[in-house]
Amino acid sequence: MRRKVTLKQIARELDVSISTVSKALRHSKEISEDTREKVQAFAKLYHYRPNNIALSLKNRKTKTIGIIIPEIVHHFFSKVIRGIELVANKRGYNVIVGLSNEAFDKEVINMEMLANGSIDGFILSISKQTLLQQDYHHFNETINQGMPIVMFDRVVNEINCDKVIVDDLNGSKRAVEKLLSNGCKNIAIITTKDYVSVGRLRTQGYLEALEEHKIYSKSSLILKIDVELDSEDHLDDLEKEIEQFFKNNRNIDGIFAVNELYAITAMKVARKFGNQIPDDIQVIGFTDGVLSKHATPSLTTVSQHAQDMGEKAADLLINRLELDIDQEEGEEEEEEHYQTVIIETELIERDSTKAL
Amino acid sequence: MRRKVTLKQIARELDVSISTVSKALRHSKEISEDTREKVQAFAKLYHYRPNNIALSLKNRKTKTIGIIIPEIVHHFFSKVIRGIELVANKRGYNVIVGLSNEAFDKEVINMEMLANGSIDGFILSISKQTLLQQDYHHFNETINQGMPIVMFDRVVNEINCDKVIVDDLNGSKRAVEKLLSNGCKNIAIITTKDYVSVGRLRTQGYLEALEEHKIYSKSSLILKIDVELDSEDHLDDLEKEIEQFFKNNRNIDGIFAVNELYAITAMKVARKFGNQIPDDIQVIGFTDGVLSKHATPSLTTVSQHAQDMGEKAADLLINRLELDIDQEEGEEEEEEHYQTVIIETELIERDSTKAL
DNA sequence: ATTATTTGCGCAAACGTTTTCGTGTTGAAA
DNA sequence: TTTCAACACGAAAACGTTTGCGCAAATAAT
Repeated sequence: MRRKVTLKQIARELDVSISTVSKALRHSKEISEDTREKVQAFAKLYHYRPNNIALSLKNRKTKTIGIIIPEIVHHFFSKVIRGIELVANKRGYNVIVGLSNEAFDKEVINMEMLANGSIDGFILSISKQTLLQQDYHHFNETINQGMPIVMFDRVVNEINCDKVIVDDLNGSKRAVEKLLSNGCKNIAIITTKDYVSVGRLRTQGYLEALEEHKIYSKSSLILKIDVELDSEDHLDDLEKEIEQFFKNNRNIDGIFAVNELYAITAMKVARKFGNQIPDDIQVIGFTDGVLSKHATPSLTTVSQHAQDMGEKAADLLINRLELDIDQEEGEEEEEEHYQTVIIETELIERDSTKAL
Repeated sequence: MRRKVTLKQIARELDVSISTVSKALRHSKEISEDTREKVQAFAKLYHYRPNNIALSLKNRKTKTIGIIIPEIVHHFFSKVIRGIELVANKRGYNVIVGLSNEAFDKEVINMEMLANGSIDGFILSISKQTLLQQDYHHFNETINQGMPIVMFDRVVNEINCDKVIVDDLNGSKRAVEKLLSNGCKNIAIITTKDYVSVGRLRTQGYLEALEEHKIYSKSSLILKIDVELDSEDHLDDLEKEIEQFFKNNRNIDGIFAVNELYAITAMKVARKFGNQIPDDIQVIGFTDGVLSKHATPSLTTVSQHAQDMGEKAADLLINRLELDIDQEEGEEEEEEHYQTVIIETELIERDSTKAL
């Protein structure tokens, strides 16, 4: 087990100084061709690779991006990570992942753990608990320390940073419009409570679509699920709640659900009540995951282009990081110019809606 | 934007030496209570946190684990990551993720990128291309440099390191036995080509189960899918191949598929051919993902306890890392004692098999 | 009053780099 | 021969820590 070779060791072996070795390896003209070749040959022989940590310390940047997400066992988030990793890698960055498990404390701890020099910037999506408590001090502190943040999907206006969001409102609106133009008269929505920003926006899209078609929305057709029931452990409760909803609204002929799980469960319940999909009830979900594609019937859904979001977020972050380099210490950092990128959604039609 | 405060700055402000500050913060008895309190108060006020990179350089360890997996948009792998992250975090480690995309080159590059000091050890699952080429030099080189590796799921005998695998053989065997005891007479298997070790093992389990029940296996009932078709882009091809398989074998009454996708697709095709599940054909899959749970009918499946695998792998790695610390440079590292942990599978019965 | 001991703190090295600035040697120009 | 530039290399600082050791001052023991 030969340990990793360092400049110092090469220097000692070749009886030159450390600086000579360093320069020789970086092809400095300062060093004679003779020495250069000697050093490079030796380095290659012993597989010399500069120590990343030492470089990070010296350069005061790690070439590493920190990702904080609520959950990784989740099609959407893992796709975002894939997008981030893709461009990060392409641009010479690594990716370090922290999971908040939707909990405020873990979010804070994870960020503190990484903010102490381990990374150059964050890409994150806010945990539900944080959104509920509306305590965003950790984001501000991080930004104040000069560490850029890019938020995606679950963002919050209070924080000044780059953001990548999906066009929840219009995505939902178009989905509901699709149901309307497919002939639905009583469209229900299954959504989250309002403090989940994406849920609120999607609900709003639903309402706007109805309004523009001069249809009065009925509160009885709006089911707001407590996010506690989202986890796979509470599938039964979720199902029961939706069942109750169906019992109270026997005339539903269209359902818009703000995520796959709600949509799938709704289809299941609808069938249990003897409805045919899409003949009796048409269903559209949000988030184009594995479930939508493989459900029976396959689910018409609003695709969020999760991977694109990740790629865009990574580009935004890295751009800012490398921009900071150029105008390093321009002090008056020319009025921060943060942007919010909106990723357009796409309605993917499958078998849970009628093909007209 | 106040930048991160360092020991040096505190020292300057308080007009003491850097070492005094460091010692004061670590509650050294060497420093007077007076100074200690002063320093600590100041440090707290300015939110001093030791720089991780500097610590890593000094201690020659990063408290970071590198994960290399073929794919992250995948229920199994993301669950493993969740397990790793869970215990890593609990034990004070971070987790840095690299994706190989099933490609040999990306696997190598990713590992080299991380092996230069960024991490203390690897947890990885081998890419399909690497398995195909059987080129494992990068693993050996890493290990030779003193960086421990823990492999999970897709492992290989040629490499000497800790491993965590699922009991593929027995898991499959019991699944097939379940089909047999449920009355199936013509059980087909849909599996991968043999170079994917897990596919090979699961096929072997299938064969052993039949053999023990004195049933001759028929090669016509064994469908080995080319992994190229695994990706979501080739769903149609996969479906067609399975359709052809069905056409050639009209008497199938039981299917064992080595993953969810194959199982789901098989069910779809079976229905297309007019079969009822589980009445005409019973199906069992492998890997307990979202699809199995939410499919119609829900899929009986062999659960691999992915999260447990991740947790176990992380524990193995960290144990080895911290063990190295104690006997640091014991030189003759007392004949390496690597273990292979087998995670037992569990048959989760749902609606794609008959409840007797 | 002298010596011994404790107390409180700073120096310097080390981790592995990169880079600026010297400096001694060589060869050519004066 | 003297002067000067070019050449080839080394010393040292810096990034931010931790820690063994030395040293002075203050206290205690003789």
